[in-house]
Amino acid sequence: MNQDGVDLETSLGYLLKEASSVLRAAMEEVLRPLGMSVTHYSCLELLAQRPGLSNSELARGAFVTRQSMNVLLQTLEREGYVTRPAEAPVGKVLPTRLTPRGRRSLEKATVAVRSVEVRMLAGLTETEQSGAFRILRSMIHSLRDGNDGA
Amino acid sequence: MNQDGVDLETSLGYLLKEASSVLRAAMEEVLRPLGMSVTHYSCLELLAQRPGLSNSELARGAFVTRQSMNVLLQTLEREGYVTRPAEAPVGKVLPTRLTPRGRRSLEKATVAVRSVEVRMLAGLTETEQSGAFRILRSMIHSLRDGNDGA
DNA sequence: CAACCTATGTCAGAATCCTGACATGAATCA
DNA sequence: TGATTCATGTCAGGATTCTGACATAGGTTG
Repeated sequence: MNQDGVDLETSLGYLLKEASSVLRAAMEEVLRPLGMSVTHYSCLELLAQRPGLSNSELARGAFVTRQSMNVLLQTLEREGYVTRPAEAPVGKVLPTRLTPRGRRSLEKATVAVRSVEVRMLAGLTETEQSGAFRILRSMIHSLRDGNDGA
Repeated sequence: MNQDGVDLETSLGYLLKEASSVLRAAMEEVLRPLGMSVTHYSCLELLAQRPGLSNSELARGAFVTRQSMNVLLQTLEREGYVTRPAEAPVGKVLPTRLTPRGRRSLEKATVAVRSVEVRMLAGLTETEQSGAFRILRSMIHSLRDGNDGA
């Protein structure tokens, strides 16, 4: 049961993974009563903020493959949360939009998720939060830069 | 191809997920030539720093279930990277240890992973890094506190 | 204009991981 | 001491996700 003293805890990468893991668990916990998974919620949130997103764009935004997002979209469409045109208005892209039902479902989820984020940020000053924001963006940028160009 | 302007990017939770996702992808990229997955590497690194860890403890440290860690350990044991006693010296816990081969394998992986972490931290001052460390620990603590007690 | 390259949506298969459940050993407590 | 509670290792099953592959549409370049 020794959990202290692990030198891995001096690694920012490990800490990042741990934070992300805990955040995901917390989100799943509050989303489960609503019958929603994290990817499910992410998809709806993305569509609310950027209506007409394609399957591939949604996949990138939710950090899953387009194949996984596709099966999710088919379920969401079948259950009436989103709509996709039967035929692509241009090219092969099928722009997806929230239905009123999807919007209602998202509202409750947003409240739940926001409460988790508030809890996560408790104890941090505004300055610290903006600092964290800037640092995370820097990490993402630095990692992406040398991703395939190395 | 619009990727800017997403309001989700003002969310620290989303940014945390994005950073973790990019970090994982970067680690997988450098680990793949070594025939190693991230969980695989995490397991070895944990064992190097805390020899004798049990399957359940390794699972918690690598953020997977003990069932998943168990199948990984069976593979690692079969391939000679780790050793577990045939019988538990005390209770049911089987303390796991790295073999010389496992240690050698880990060394190369550690170099690769460390290069990713260095790249991630490029452009951040020492002060910013320790700030990020403190902020992430605060987030984890805040989320864990109200995890099941709410 | 034609060939090439990229991106998208989709299908099929495999791999991975998790949920549920069981028996066993240790610790706690009456 | 005996019962209870908790944690561990393990097995079986199912669900989710990913990898690989294909055809098609659009833009690019010669």
